[in-house]
Amino acid sequence: MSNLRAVAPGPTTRRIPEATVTRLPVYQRILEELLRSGTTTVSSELLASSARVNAAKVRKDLSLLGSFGTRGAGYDAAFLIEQIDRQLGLDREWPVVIAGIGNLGRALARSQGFAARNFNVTALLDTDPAIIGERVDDVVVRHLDDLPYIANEVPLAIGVITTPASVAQRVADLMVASGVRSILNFAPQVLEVPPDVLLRYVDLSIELQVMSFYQARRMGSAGDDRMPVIRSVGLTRGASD
Amino acid sequence: MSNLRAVAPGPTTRRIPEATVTRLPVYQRILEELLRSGTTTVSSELLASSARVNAAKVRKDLSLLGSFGTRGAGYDAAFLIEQIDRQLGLDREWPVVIAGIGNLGRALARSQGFAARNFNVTALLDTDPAIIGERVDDVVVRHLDDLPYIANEVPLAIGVITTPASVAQRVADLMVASGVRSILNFAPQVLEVPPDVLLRYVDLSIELQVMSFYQARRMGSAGDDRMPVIRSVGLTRGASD
DNA sequence: GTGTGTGAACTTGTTCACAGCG
DNA sequence: CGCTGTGAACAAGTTCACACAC
Repeated sequence: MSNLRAVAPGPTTRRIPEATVTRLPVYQRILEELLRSGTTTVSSELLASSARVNAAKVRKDLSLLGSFGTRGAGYDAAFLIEQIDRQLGLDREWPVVIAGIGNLGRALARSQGFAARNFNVTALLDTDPAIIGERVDDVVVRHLDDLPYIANEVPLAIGVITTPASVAQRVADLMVASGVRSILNFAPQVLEVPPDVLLRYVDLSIELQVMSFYQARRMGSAGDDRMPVIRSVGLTRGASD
Repeated sequence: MSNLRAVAPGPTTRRIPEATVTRLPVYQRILEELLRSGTTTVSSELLASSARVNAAKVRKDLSLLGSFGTRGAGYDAAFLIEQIDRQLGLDREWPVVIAGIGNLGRALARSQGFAARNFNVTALLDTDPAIIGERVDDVVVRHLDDLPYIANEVPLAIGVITTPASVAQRVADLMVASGVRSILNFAPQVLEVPPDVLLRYVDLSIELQVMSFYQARRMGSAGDDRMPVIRSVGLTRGASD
């Protein structure tokens, strides 16, 4: 409270709240589906019901981009898509490197809709000699240790880790050393990276745990068959590749 | 203050805030890693630095489970894991069905650490005759249309959709009709389900978009600001809005 | 001393309700 | 009219700071 918060948010860049940022891509997707079905104009009400949120929230979110709606009519879908793209920084290319070309890494590398959003899968890495050299959608799999050299040619922005947990930290270290500033980690492994590196976990197990909580809560009061099965801690911590 | 906190991890349903729920599995994972490395007691400070959050937040979160820490010492890791398991509803079995046995579905079905958390992959579904009948880790792939019959035998709790976008809605409808109350959707498709069904999207493209935003913002203003770390991936939540 | 547990202050996010524009 | 945009009220979540238990 003694601290004065000196710097005013500049009039130049609007500050988009974090919560809004996570919703923008969702609106994006809905808008694209609407466009494909021939709809060109959309109301906050419709967007809201598709996104399963409150209509006021949609309007607040979109108003942060600027006043792009038309009162009485709604928003122009195509125009909105452009604006969101710009805000999310999707009007430039983002070179992506994927480490760990197992089932999951392969699925992601092949996944369409990456290129559609300016994410270029530029490098695929593994350590298995049987996999190195293989082509996945025109990108050749190279050895993990080549990362520094690759990073020298292309400034890699985002790293995706789909390796077994046991090597995930080493991969993360290499990525950080090669200039990667954002890491998406699919390995079931807690990673340590410098504080200025953006780190996100995508962990299906965590997703399921959160879901089970809500479902348990919903069933909660009715049936009180609480099983006292307390599992011990010898977990298989397997590499879901 | 005068409030004596007696024993009572009461049958009274403690209401755990949503934000806390999403962090509990993260603590869980860290605790398990600590245990394996031989640590039995952990401070909120250490947990916090691994989870990249504030120590006060860790203490608040954990205190919601009950007063399980020891002042001056910290928390007992093994005991804490048990408590979190119980709170998350992981002390019972959760039958999971996966629809769409392509690269991703296969990777998920094989993923260890599901069973480790009481998530049983009970059914695998597809529509491709070439895939039906195949075994993936001892579970036979069956036809999508068999879902109602399977659900009759086992009350499926969680459905995972890893199909192409074009059939995702149909799969979701079938799952809902078969009693599935939580759906995890990997297909790049906006789904409509009844409001009481918990729906979460896991969408790498959305993840990357959010990352690109923060990275773009960082590059934009050469400044101080701390980067928010976003951990879990849920985008939309059903029920209780 | 050390580190938890927690009221209280503060920040962020959500919803309401309505003015105002097309 | 209908629907956006937004201040103001409200709710949720976070951080601080310190009493207190070990």
